[in-house]
Amino acid sequence: MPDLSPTRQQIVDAADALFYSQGFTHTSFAHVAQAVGISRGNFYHHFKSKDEILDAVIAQRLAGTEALLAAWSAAGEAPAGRLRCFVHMLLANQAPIMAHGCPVGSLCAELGKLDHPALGAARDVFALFRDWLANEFARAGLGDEAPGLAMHLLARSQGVAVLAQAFRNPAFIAAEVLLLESWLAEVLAPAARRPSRRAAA
Amino acid sequence: MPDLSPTRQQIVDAADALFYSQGFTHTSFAHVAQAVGISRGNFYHHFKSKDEILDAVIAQRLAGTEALLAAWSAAGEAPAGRLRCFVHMLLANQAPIMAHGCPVGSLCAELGKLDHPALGAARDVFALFRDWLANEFARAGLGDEAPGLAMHLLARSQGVAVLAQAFRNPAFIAAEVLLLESWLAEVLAPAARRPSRRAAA
DNA sequence: GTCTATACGGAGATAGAC
DNA sequence: GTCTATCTCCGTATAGAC
Repeated sequence: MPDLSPTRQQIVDAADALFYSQGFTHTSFAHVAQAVGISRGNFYHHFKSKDEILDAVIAQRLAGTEALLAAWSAAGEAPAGRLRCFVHMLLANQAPIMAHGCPVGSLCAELGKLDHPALGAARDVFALFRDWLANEFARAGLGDEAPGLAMHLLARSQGVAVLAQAFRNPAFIAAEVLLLESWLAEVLAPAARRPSRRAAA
Repeated sequence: MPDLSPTRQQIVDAADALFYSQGFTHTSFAHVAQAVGISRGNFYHHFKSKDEILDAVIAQRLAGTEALLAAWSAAGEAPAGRLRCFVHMLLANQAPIMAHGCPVGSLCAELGKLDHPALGAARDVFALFRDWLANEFARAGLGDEAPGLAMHLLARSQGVAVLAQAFRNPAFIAAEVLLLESWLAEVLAPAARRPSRRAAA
């Protein structure tokens, strides 16, 4: 695949990184061109507009997310282990999260404020995580609550990312990961151990 | 206070709303000027640069937040009731949150990506909430854990705001508010009811 | 034909002079 | 409050290199 169009791939990679670190609005063609090391006019043979680059970046992120989820699915059979992969992502990506937040959440927030047509595609990245999480909760026997639990876990991770970027405190991330792990353990524990609270929901 | 400088106040109000709904980068002088109904050049009588407007907007938000927290403090004596005011903010501001996210979180995220000098001031709004929450948890007898609980609650609310904007689902907000209320009830319950988990943290 | 680089013009934004 | 200067960015037109 690298020989199909290496320049195009370089452009998408550079734009992906810049959209993440600087934001979509603040990133210009000149920034991307400089990062790739090509002239600005050269772009228009690969992408006709900035929105086309954004579409390509989101498509790449969708593919990357699917690959990531497949890797987590391959990492273990039990839902508990797979769900811990998701939580552990906060630690694995600690440094970029503290610097720039979550790439999915920050892009959705920015595109939402711009009323950008690509918001739907950006949200689909969230939906991939959500559906994968819901499927794992369902496999753990929490069928009815699985969608709500998936959104809850997704929201918790997003909240950690937002405050981690604002306050730049790695200890906060570590503390919240511990809380998430014990929450996971509680939720996934056999129903006998938690009769009251779950029944209400 | 309205007669001190009504035009300046109008500019700050309009900029505040536009920074929230459109983002800081995407909002230009022309947008604000049009919203206020004055000419662009007239700005320089009040603000020399866009960053100065941002400073004024953040200062106004800091003052507004302090007033809000004071109102919550006046609403009741018990920490439980006051903390519920914070959680209820998600319901009271449901519509704008689904449209534009949290004003504090989205501004910090944007300024962080721009490496903007005003990030520190924007983060101070978060700090006001954090310290107020920590103080309430401390008043509830959770002295040692108060700072961590405050950050945790702040993060939960931010996560709800991010996903609410991305998915635009009011039922999700309502469900998460219920979870937050039961979490609050559990945390604030007498220590006798929860001996194991709290000791670990 | 494909890819790349330079040059040019329009639009909009900030900043400031009058 | 008008009017101008300067800068950046987007888009295109043109031409050279493989």
